[in-house]
Amino acid sequence: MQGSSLIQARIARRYDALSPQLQKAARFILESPDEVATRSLRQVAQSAGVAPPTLSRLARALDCERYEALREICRQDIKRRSRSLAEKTRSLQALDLESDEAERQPYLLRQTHAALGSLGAMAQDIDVPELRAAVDRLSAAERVLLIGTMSSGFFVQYMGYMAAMAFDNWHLVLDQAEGVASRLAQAGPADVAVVISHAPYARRSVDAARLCRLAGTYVLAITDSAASPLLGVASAHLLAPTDSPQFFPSHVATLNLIESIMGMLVRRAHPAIGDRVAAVEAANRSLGEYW
Amino acid sequence: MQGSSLIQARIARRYDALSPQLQKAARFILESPDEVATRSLRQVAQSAGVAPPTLSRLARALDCERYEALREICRQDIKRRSRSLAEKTRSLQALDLESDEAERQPYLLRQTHAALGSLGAMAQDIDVPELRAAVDRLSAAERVLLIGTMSSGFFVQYMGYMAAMAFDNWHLVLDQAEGVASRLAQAGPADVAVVISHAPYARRSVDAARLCRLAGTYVLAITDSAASPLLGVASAHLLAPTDSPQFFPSHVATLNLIESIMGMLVRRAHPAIGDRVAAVEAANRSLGEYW
DNA sequence: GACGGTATGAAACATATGTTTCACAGAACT
DNA sequence: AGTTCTGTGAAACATATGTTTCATACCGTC
Repeated sequence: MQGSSLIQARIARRYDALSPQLQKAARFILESPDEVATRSLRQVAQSAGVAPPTLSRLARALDCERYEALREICRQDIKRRSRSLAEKTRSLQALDLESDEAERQPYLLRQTHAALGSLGAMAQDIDVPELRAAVDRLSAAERVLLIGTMSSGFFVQYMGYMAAMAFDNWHLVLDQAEGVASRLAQAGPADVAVVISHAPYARRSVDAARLCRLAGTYVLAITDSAASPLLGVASAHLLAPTDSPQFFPSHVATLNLIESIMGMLVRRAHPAIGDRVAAVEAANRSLGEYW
Repeated sequence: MQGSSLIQARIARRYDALSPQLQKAARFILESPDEVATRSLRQVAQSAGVAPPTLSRLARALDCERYEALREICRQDIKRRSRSLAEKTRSLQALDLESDEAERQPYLLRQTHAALGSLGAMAQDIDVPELRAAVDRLSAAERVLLIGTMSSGFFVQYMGYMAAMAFDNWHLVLDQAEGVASRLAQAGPADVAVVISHAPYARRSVDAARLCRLAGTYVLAITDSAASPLLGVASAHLLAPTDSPQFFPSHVATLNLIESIMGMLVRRAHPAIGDRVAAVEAANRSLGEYW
């Protein structure tokens, strides 16, 4: 009953006193605690090359009441690991939330901590080949339509702003514009629609996405949850979490994703693009826009 | 029939077609796939608040032969995480953006690494008392003017959008509007101007900031460098770095700062605010804006 | 070689598990 | 109104699970 909550420590303490078979089983658990947490005793026994009762006995030998207790320890091992990305990211940035310093700057730190977590989660969960495929579609598209309303609208606009520096076939579909219907009506199989939507999901965006899809347009959804209604109509999707300590969701991960997509696109189009961006900047500069 | 090996993707594809109870179960699995991988069907059913058969049926609805297949997917999710966690965190930590090694990393990782660095740098470098003082000024202001052009314009607009949910004395000063001069002319000592500007710095924003300052208005600058021309005219400033592997600067840190400021403001204004935000949401909802 | 003692796995056991069946409630359609 | 159809959970079911029992193999000591 006593002992550390880590199997490694628990096994280490008793290992020498174990019988050969129990040691064999213990070694297997050390190597793959996941198996213990996720599979049945008999399956683990088979993988470990040990008879089922051996595991039951091992649990007892490790001061567990029953085998289930040992399994619970392994479960918590998994939980600890899945939490650790955010923590590691935090330590990477040397932000110590427990320190006195943190007491003096709580809010910014909490918000930033959430943002770090969102970014880490996104980078971890995004399927890179799928992201690449989406970017391929975008670069091959005849036209790209940008769809988004409410808070997502700003990010759609920002995306359009960046794209305008490099491409001339990207079009905003804003909800206030009267041209929405006509823009959507033109959508065809050679086009790609980018739809951004966050909870609470704007009906208009979902409807627009469905219209595009029906017209055969490839619809790339950027949204915040696998439960998003967008996923039902999208051809492909990229998820960016929006966890935040306040009631406003944080769009940091979304922004990072957008910037990444644009970066990938620009890289793909290579040298001519640099010129075009330079040209736009030069134009702005000559107009006295810049300092 | 199997789709992706990710439960998230699998659920995403079918979610809309699921019955209410199946959706409830699916949502639970999205939130905690670990439970599915490590606990029995009946235990998961209890945690999710559904009947055991619901999970069996959900598995079928997600194109799994049996529930065990769904569980296997969740198991692999754990394996994938524990493997990629170490790798990705390590690559994020070790990644030198200048090296050849960086060239071979997925683009998303490089962008995210830069974003993490920007966020960390910002959180460490921000002078918290100054941030608090700025927020105090904002909450005490008679009116708040939001100034920004070019890429910064979108973030100014986003800030205005968030503010509109809680306050009615925040005003956008957009460069395309004709009313710029008149708005700025009204600025007085009781007001506060928030100016956002990133390199290359828009002359117009700097000029507007100077005008406000001359009128005695408190000018809060949000910018990206200590060399920003804004610092010469601002009453206070907050720096958010914009390092990025591409030629587009990354505005992730700026967004995080904006969201933090709004969060602090809303907290300060306390309970009435919640009501107002709720009211705006209710209004939108009743208008059928949301899904 | 015979005797305690321990270690081990096959089989038996009670129990929990995942699935199927079935009855019923409520919606959708005629 | 009646009728089909779909979604749902209680109960029944066959099966797999973790544990215990027990017979056997093994080791050291007398």
